[in-house]
Amino acid sequence: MDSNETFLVFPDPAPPDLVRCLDLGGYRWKTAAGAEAVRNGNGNDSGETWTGAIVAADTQPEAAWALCRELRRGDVATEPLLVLISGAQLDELTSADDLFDDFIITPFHPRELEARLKHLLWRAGRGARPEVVNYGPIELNLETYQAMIDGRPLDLTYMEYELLRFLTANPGRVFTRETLLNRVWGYEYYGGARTVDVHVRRLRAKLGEEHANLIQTVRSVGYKLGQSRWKE
Amino acid sequence: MDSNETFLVFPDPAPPDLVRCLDLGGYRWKTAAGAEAVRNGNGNDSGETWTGAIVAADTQPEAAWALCRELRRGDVATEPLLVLISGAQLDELTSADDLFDDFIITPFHPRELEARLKHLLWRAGRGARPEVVNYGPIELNLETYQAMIDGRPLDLTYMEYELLRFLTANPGRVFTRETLLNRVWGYEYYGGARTVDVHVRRLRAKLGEEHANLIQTVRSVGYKLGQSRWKE
DNA sequence: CTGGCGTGTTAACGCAATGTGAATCAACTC
DNA sequence: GAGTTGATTCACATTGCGTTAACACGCCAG
Repeated sequence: MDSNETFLVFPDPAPPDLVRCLDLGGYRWKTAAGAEAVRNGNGNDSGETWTGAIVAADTQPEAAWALCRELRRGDVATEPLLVLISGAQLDELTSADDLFDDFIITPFHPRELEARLKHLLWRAGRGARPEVVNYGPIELNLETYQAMIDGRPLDLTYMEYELLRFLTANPGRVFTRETLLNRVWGYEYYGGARTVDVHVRRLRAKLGEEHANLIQTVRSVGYKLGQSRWKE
Repeated sequence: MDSNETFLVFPDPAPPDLVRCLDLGGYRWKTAAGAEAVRNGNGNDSGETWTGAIVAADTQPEAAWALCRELRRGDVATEPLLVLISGAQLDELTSADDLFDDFIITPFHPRELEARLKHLLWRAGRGARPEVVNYGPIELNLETYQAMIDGRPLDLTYMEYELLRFLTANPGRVFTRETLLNRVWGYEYYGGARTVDVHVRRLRAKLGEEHANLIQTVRSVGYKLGQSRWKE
């Protein structure tokens, strides 16, 4: 907790008990209003390097998860990510494993929070997140936003890349259109389910004829990537 | 059975609430007496591969930490390591960061334990627990929506999959057509009972000749899956 | 302003999945 | 063995769902 170690805290008026606990522990912290604010580099004027993030998801769940997704996008270095949730939100975690490193249930004991922070920081000392995701012929570089298939570069639009990234990160899993809209587009997004269809179609077109079947549709459920290429 | 997904649990008479929680979640587990017992390969007779370890350190702290140290020695593959501690033991964690992956404070909420286990398993790169249902030669992957029989993939339609899933989840129990219509099709659904017959028939056909009798008809009652294969 | 470009929406189309009815078959009763 | 009930099978209609193309909006660069 020396010098430049600052935590990103959400929401903007930080929860009082969280504030007290952090101050008592000697941690430096700064609040962030939301995902957009972080994307535009608020609060941290210079290099946008945080020690970690503490996101309270018990009051404004959608905004909180949106922030987590933004942080995990990789633009901002926020290695350990701790979320605060209420006990009733435990089910929300099941499909969001990749959005946090640890969680704590509110109301929390100050010393549990401190212990989790310490453990997270210790673990961050020697843990690297993969900067490249690949499945089969697909290879996604998370830093350069470049997608390759069979070593040949693809030029995807932003949404196409995000969709492909999400599917590739969870190969084999089936996602409903609604889930995709939530996880890829954003929790606050309200739109028609056909949006997903169209983007899947465009993705398939760009993947080429031979690889179009990488994205498989599970009828009346949703879409999934890969798995079971051997079926006619 | 699928692979050796078994948790190592300490101490030997495992805490009752932990036992209940694990059993309810469908996890396999086995107790270990202590560090020496693990070193000598007790409990796990064969290859000594565990899915993870859950060490309760609130009753016998010294023995528990000794076990953690032994597990972390590397001889036994025990990747995710979860410790249970009392609130008063939080300071003990400060100098033991390398001995555990996550911790939970007793008394704990069962759903918090399950959430932490799932997250740990996810982080370890393996699939989480309750995503696969199987009975006999049938194996249903709930997140891939894939059905396998004898390791060979089946391609089922949505309703066929849902019906098989429901029956497999409650093997041996007889369900009336009406119950099936309610539980599988939907509570608001009102349709002819022949619908169930036809879907059962299609399922049997896809299961193949040898496994068609997995779905048995109980005359003037309904259908059930498995149990009593000796009836030919 | 104007032209591309990325994105979301709408509607038409085609097909497979589902449900229904009738005919056939098997099982139990008397 | 006849009669009755229930289960199986088949064929066919229809609905529902995914695909596809075309369009509309907003954004930014030129």
